[in-house]
Amino acid sequence: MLSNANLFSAYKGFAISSETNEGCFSLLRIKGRLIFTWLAALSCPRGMNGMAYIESLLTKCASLSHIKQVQAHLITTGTFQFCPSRPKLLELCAISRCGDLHYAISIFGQISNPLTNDWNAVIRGFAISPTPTYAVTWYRSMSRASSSKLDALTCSFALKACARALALVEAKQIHCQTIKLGVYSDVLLKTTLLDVYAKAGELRCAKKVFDEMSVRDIAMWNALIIGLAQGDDPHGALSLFKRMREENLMPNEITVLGALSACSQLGAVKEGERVHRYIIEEKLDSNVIVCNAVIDMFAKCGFVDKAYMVFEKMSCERSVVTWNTLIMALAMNGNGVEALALFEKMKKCGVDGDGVTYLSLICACNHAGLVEDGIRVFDLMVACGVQPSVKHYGSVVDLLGRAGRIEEAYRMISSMPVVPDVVLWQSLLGACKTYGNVELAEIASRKLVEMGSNSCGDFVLLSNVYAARKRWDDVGKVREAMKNRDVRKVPGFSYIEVEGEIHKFVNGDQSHLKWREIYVKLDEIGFRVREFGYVPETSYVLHDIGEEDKEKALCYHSEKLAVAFGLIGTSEGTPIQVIKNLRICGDCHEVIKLVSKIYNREIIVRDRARFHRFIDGSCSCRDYW
DNA sequence: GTAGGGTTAG
Repeated sequence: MLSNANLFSAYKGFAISSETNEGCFSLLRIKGRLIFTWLAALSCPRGMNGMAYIESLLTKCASLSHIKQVQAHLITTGTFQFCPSRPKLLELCAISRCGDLHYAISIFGQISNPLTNDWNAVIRGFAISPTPTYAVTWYRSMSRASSSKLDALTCSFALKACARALALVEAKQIHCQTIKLGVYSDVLLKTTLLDVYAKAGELRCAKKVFDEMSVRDIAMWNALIIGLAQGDDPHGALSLFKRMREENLMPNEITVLGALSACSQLGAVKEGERVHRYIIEEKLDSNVIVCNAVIDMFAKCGFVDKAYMVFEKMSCERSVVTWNTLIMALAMNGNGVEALALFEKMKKCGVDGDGVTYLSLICACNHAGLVEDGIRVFDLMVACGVQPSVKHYGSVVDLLGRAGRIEEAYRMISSMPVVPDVVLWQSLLGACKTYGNVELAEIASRKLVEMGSNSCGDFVLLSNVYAARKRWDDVGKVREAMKNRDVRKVPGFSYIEVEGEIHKFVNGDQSHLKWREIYVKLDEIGFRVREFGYVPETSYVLHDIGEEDKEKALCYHSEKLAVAFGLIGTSEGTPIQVIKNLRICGDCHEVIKLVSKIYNREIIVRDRARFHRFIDGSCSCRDYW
């Protein structure tokens, strides 16, 4: 039995006594409850050094039960409080797959004087957990506890947590503390710091950390290249990639992922092919992640056939992501039937679909107008035990809404077990606009306002619903609400690659060297499309301005500017490819259809969701998007 | 007493 003293110490949160050589009782605090458990201990073979024994055990732990046995061993041998391997045990429990962070915390609670590394283990555990903000909480508690000193690793793990939680303010505080603590010169720590700044959108700070380094290793370059690529500066990522090559540094598989991601965003296929050649030369294509990124790059640049070729020729084993990437590529091109066929092939190859597979498939059905197939895919997903997320429900709502089955879509929202997000309500609102359903449009708009959506488009859709019913008073009210609410519009822009160089246009752009020439071309386009019966659809204009001005605002949308420049800058008969950051505007869609006919050009526009391929006056999306 | 930790596709 346990002595009173032992019980007393147990209640104070400490580990308690050794009873036998096989194990011990321990009072643990798990999820806030005190639990009295028996821990079976291991015993050290005769003649073996105790420390070495523990170290070797730790490398063999493959389950929580193993970890508990080592813990029991430490307790029964009376070394728990002082054993130098304890932090390693704690770390194993906090971060490894077989561990359990909650249990690690209960172990931590039994330590009378936690060392730096004990704290670090828990902070690191939280940093990679689904709740990284707790790492910062623990970091603060550790700063207050005077017993142990923060070191470079403490800061590193806390910064990692900030990177995952996008906690910029906290990251800046920790940045200051690294300087005070004298650990700021640490390269690994700086890499994480750079990563936090880049992920939190502070690209200038990220570059500053990079620039002030006298010696940089590959991870440092990678962190910035990826940061720029995933931030708002794919151009910067590519030029840094080039600079790296100029400095005779060898990009590795992680570097090329950043470069490929930048190419995908810009639609810079020439650059993407250069990266691809490098990958082959350096045999980086034995890495499945790299192959997936190459497939994605070709697909996003509009070359599904090239993506397919890479897929076919892969020397390494395909993962579920490989299949998903290609299914998504087909979805973006409106090839719903092919996407479904590829899914069948995937199943034949023995690869199970995951949440992303089904999302891509529903998206493929949506873009191709395959309503029944989409619903079938959703049911199949549920039958296969893949949990639908709000995105899956959102896609089905979109699918039903576009097909005019709005009541059905609304029933789905009412009965689904997840909380609808902004995108979902926006899809419903969009459908209400198309099919003139005022009642549900009002419900969706109210939800969007409640959720704090300040998107200009939401207000415009509602106003269009009222306008279609000639409810001018309500139109006025929406306009008024827009003014009062400081609604923001994400600025639209378009890219076009001409002679291997990327040109960027924003709405009404006059910054391009040839802008006058472009505007003359646009006037010519405007004149010629009218001959083909085009009438501007001014409801797409979001500003409260006169009709004539509205027409002008439409004329100079970024995608029109890019197409006009494409007509000027590329030779007759060659396709024109444009990439837009938002969905293509309905008026631009009409105009570009006519341009493809009048100028006899194939025009490909990739918008945020899909490709539009305009040939001879019609679009591959069949006006369904 | 020392090392540990950083950058990764759909």
